[in-house]
Amino acid sequence: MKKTFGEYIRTLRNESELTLTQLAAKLDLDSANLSKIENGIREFDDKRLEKLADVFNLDLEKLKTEFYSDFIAKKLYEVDCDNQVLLLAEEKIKYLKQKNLIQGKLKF
Amino acid sequence: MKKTFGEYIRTLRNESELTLTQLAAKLDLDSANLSKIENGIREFDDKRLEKLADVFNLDLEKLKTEFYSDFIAKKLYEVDCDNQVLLLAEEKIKYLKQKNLIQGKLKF
DNA sequence: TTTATATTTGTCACAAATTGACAAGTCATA
DNA sequence: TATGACTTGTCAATTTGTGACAAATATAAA
Repeated sequence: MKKTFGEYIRTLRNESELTLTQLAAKLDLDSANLSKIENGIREFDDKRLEKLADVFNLDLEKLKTEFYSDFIAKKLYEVDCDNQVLLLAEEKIKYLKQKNLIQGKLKF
Repeated sequence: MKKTFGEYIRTLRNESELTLTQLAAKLDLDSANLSKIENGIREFDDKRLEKLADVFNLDLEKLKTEFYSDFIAKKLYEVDCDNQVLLLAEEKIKYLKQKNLIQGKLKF
């Protein structure tokens, strides 16, 4: 999805013809803060991902993908890094998984 | 580099035959905390990346790549997401850059 | 073993960042 | 101009991260 996560929520909300207040209530959130989330001023809290999936009947895994890719994109945009970082990250994830297989739970 | 950032620092430090106390001093850091960083218990603070590059004569851009890829890998490992997320992130970075060209500075 | 040095671990007050909440503002339209 | 929808500003409260230091544990040489 070529959108920020906030824009994505706004799209979903508009498609469902909900007002900020209505959706905010479903997500147990202040409507003013939801407005900021949609506009990229505040972050959506990942502890509400499940609720969000419920409200719009979305697959939670896909929603997580949408959410965390957004998180990463913002971070890398902010620190002005990209391609190489993503490739390396992929390798490091493998490394962490393998390490975890060997050692059990990691410290972080 | 197939290592965590902490492990990478430890390698650099050992190669230079510095003690935790010595390196910590150069980085203006408590040696106990540096120990935790090397062991992945605490995070290295990105505001010290430049200092770290100086101490070991490293290219700052490469160091940033090392650092942020680690950051991403840990995050995705923690939330148990990967491949798809990285691909999407790449697209989103492009989207953010293009959006910024059009609109000027973003809000985050 | 004792001593010295290096490293690790635990803790905690403080600082920084994030969030929830609410007031007050703008905007659009009937 | 009244109403509902949305945006913006602010701030106390919470959460999270950091610096600092004490204490425990290794490691190795005398």
